Amino acid sequence: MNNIKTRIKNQGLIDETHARIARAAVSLFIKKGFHQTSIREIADASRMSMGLLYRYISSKDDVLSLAYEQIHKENLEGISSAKMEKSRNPREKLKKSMENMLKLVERDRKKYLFVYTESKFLSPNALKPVLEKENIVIEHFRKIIEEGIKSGQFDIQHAPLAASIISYILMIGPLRGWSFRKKYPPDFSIRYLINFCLRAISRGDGNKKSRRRKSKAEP
Amino acid sequence: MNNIKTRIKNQGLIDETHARIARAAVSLFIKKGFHQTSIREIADASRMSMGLLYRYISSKDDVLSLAYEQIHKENLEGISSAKMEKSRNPREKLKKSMENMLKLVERDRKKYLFVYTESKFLSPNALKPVLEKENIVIEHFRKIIEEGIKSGQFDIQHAPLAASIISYILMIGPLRGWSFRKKYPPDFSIRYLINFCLRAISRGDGNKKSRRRKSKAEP
Amino acid sequence: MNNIKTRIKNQGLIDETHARIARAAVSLFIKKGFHQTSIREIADASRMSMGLLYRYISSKDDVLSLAYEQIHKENLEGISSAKMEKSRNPREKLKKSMENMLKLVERDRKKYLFVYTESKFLSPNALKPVLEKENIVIEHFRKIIEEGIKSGQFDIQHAPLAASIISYILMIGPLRGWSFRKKYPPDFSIRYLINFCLRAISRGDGNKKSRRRKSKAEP
Amino acid sequence: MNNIKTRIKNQGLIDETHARIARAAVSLFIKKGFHQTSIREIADASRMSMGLLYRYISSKDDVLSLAYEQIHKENLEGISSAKMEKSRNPREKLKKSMENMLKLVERDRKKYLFVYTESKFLSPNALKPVLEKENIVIEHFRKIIEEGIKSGQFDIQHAPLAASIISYILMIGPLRGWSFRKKYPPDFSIRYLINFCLRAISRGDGNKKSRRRKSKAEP
DNA sequence: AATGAATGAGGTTTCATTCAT
DNA sequence: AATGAATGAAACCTCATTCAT
Repeated sequence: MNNIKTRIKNQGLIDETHARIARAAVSLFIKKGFHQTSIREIADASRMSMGLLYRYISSKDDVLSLAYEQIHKENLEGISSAKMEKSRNPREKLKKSMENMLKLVERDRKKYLFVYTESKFLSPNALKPVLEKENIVIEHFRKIIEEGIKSGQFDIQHAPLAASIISYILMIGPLRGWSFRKKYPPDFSIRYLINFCLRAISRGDGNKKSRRRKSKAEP
Repeated sequence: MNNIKTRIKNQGLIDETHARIARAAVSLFIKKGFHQTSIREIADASRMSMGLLYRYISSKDDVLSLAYEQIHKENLEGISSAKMEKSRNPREKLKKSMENMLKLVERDRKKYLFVYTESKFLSPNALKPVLEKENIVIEHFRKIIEEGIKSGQFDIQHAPLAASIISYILMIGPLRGWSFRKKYPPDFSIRYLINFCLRAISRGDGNKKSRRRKSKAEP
Repeated sequence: MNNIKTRIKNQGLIDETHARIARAAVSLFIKKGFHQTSIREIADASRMSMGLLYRYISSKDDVLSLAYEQIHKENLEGISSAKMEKSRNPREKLKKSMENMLKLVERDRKKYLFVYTESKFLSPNALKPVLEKENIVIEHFRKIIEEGIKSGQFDIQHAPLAASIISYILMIGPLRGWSFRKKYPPDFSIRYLINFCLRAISRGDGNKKSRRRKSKAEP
Repeated sequence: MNNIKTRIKNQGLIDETHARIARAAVSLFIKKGFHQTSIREIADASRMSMGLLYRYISSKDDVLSLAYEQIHKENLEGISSAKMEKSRNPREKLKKSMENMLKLVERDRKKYLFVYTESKFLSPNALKPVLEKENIVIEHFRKIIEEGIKSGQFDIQHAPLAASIISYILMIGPLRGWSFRKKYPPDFSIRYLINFCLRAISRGDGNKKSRRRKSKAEP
């Protein structure tokens, strides 16, 4: 399942216990950060003894891996539902996807902040699945963009790069504290971000629907 | 100069030594992070004894403030030069500003990563100048955008919000590890990012110069 | 048992180890004083590692509490035996009580010196039992004095105040180094102190037995 | 003047500077205790540099000596005035002396507490003058007692021992916090203590003046 | 498999004292 | 004579990890 060395044989038990540790760790790490959380707090929060904990991991770093794993597991569900957009219109698909994800991210700002700021402490080995996970999101947008190019709605080269920028922009909330959270309501900011990205990749022929109605949040 | 309480009387010496500490701290923090760097390492790197170090600061947190101060001092020079763009054309101004900053950021990726990820450990007091510094950049872009709106080149509402997004995008390198550093050369990525932003805020009338030449890096 | 926060679960072990710490601390504190004794010395003397020590206490102050607790435990035995005086005669009772206590105090001068001089470093919380303990002694004497008043042997007002003075006088040895230890043997000084107090509270009618025999130690 | 090794030649300057240090130290020691006061605080409070301070002393312990010296100098004035009792009646003389001293001690409780509790940190060398000073007070009382014995008012043996007890009783305020400061006003306690001592040493013939009027504070 | 006490190195901070100026 | 910066040992305390049961 993962690369963590345990001294336990029963694989089912390992997975179950790893999940228990991970859940506890995630909420602690989000609250206090990785280095500020002691292994003892993790043991307490997962309601295990120190000794037992160390039979399921071999160092504190393993807990970080487990925590990331856990977050991605949770997250996949969110993302999946975001991807489930049935709309056939790439433009609408992109809008809906971004909206869903931005809402998700806004709700769990601290979690995403953690994901971004502490991933540098992951071992290369543990970093891999994190990057893969990131790629799923990027790929999701890449496909939409390419559909849009085909359909003539979008006009942009190097769709993977554009997808990457868009998925980066999704994180502006956690990383920049919105900067403007006080000035603009979240819904407004979300619409603004979506339009910013849409404009950046859309065909610039002056005939787009969005050009006409002067939405409040439109860039 | 700053709010750090020292037990040294000679202000010149304080400034000089603070700079010495700051330089040492910055390079350590960038390499290992704040919590992972011990005060002893900082003392060694600034070639002072522990006791002396503590006569120039009153806690480890002060070193974090000093490090941020130092980074901002260095940075201001870069930013100033970026702002020095003489061009009168807002579009060109924006391009040049973004290019300069992106290059700066690309060169010192790890430094900017540090700035973004460890600022949460700053005391509110020490955070203030950091945010102010951020605002300088945002303001810089806001002005350019507003000039561009006046001149008819740009067509976007809520210039501060757009400026904020653009200044956030500048950090994609450090925060996302570019994602694509291997696939695309930096220069290319830089041009791509600039065009992405330009398109997002430009008048969508199909008459812009940039619409014509199909630059390789243009979104 | 006490108010000290430990990170150990086994209460029996806590008590046992606290006792171990307390014994080591008492002898160190008596020898060198609280602030002059380092936590490392305490750990060494109780034959535990620093880390372990700190799992049984949460700060050095706790060790001071433990030391006081320990002293009072030891002391209670002495006091109890002193109180066990079966004599029905208040005068004899007072004499015997004072004698017992003075001997106790004389034997452990340094300990009582410590009790008196370092109690100011106790937290209010930890000071309470110390004062209560003091009160036990004062109450003991108050009762004897009041019996003596009833029986006509004593003639004094405000028995609590007199009892307080007497219990203070018990400490003259530790606090004044006797001043005269070289000149007069301890037994003599003890008798002298007892008679000093007796005279201060006795009925002054010239008919008391003690008025007649000119004891060497009688004031 | 004293045994402190300095690196200064001018004796007048030494004395003057020592006095400056001593005054600063006394007020700090009274407030915080000897070990809790840092040498730097002492330097600051005496408005000298560290280097200069160490030219007038050779270790922190010297400052303790100086502080004791200073207290005794101040005190001698108080005591002298207390001794200046012109009354020819030993009984009245004792009463007045005790009253004066008790008032003095009550006013500067913290100072006397310091004198008693921190004298154990004095080097034997520096302790000598302290004990001598104590002896002055004891001698004062011894003389009064002996006068009283001659005059027939007192009836007690070993006057030096009695004098020693009395001078010890003077310190009950600082050392015991009065125990009863809340219950009884200081004046009352002072009268009570005086009478306690007077009764202990007076001729027990039932003819003493004080036997008749039932003073409120009389034991 | 499980417990939790035990370890000891390392963290930040303070302080008496010395030294260059 | 005077300044105050510099030293470094030692203070209190925490934590990842191991070990006896």
